[in-house]
Amino acid sequence: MEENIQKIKKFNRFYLNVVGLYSQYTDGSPYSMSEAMLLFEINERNNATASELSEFFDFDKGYVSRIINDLSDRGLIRRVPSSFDKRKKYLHITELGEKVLRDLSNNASGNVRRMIEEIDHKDIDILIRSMEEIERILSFKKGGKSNA
Amino acid sequence: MEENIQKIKKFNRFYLNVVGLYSQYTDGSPYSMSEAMLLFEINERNNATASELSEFFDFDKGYVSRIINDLSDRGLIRRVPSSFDKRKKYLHITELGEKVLRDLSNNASGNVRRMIEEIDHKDIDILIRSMEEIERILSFKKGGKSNA
DNA sequence: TTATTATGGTTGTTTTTGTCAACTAGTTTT
DNA sequence: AAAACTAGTTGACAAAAACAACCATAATAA
Repeated sequence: MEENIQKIKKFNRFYLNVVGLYSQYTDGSPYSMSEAMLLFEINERNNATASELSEFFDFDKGYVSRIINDLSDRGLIRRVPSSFDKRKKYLHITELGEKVLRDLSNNASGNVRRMIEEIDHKDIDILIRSMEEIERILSFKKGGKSNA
Repeated sequence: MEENIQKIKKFNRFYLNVVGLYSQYTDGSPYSMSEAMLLFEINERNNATASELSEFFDFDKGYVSRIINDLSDRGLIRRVPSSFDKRKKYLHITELGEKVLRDLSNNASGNVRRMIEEIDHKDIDILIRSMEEIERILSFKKGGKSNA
């Protein structure tokens, strides 16, 4: 068991380093990781609210408020006040926001493509299957998050 | 191929979220991610220098200099001037540094342990094997980094 | 009903993290 | 020995993020 834990930690470090996970979407873009994460999640949900997102990402609500404000200023999202609860503002992505998200997504795709371009088909199949197995096995944790 | 890229991206997001990769070592500790990374690598190498580490992690050398200074002030590392090249200072971990590193490592182990504690043996085997496959397939990238 | 407490969000302030540029001292190249 | 380069430090600053006080609204309890 202890040996397995060491192996998993080794994998984690390996993956963090090799894949450059954290910057996969935002490297070379004018958006920060947090902005991209929020934008992504606003698009993912319907009628997201600031406090939901704050809780989901475990970000300070003031910080989230400012980022949302910024995204709104840049025209990537809209804030729609709820008529039931006048404290709430529902967040929606705009067309421009969708475009930005597409660009970020394409950037990430390029990175992944470069990562695997020299690998032969057989190993790519194994790679994908292995990832799917890991997802399956670990997916009881947290509410699976999304797609893009 | 495009489908595989999407699957890999999905896995990346999944893994980032579920495993909490970036904070695996440092959550709940008084050390920042960068400090932990440098400390880890100083321990890993023999006679590391600031500029090596700066290049390795692609961190600003001023930034590295300050962190190293800080680690040194806290007694986690020592700086030993080279007698051959008087510009250089070799970095060595101290006993206290080793202890801190052990604590960080134990913290990460705890996180991993909690992550897998409810999984049955058969799936853990598959999990480990899948990780090893991924490492094998992707390890032509960058010079494999380490162990802890 | 009204007083109390909790929630959603904003804003001012500060801390932490990281970048950029200038600089010193030492080393290598020409 | 002059010019160019390298290792490391430092000051100034920008970006990312946390902390705390606050306002308006809403839910709960008296």
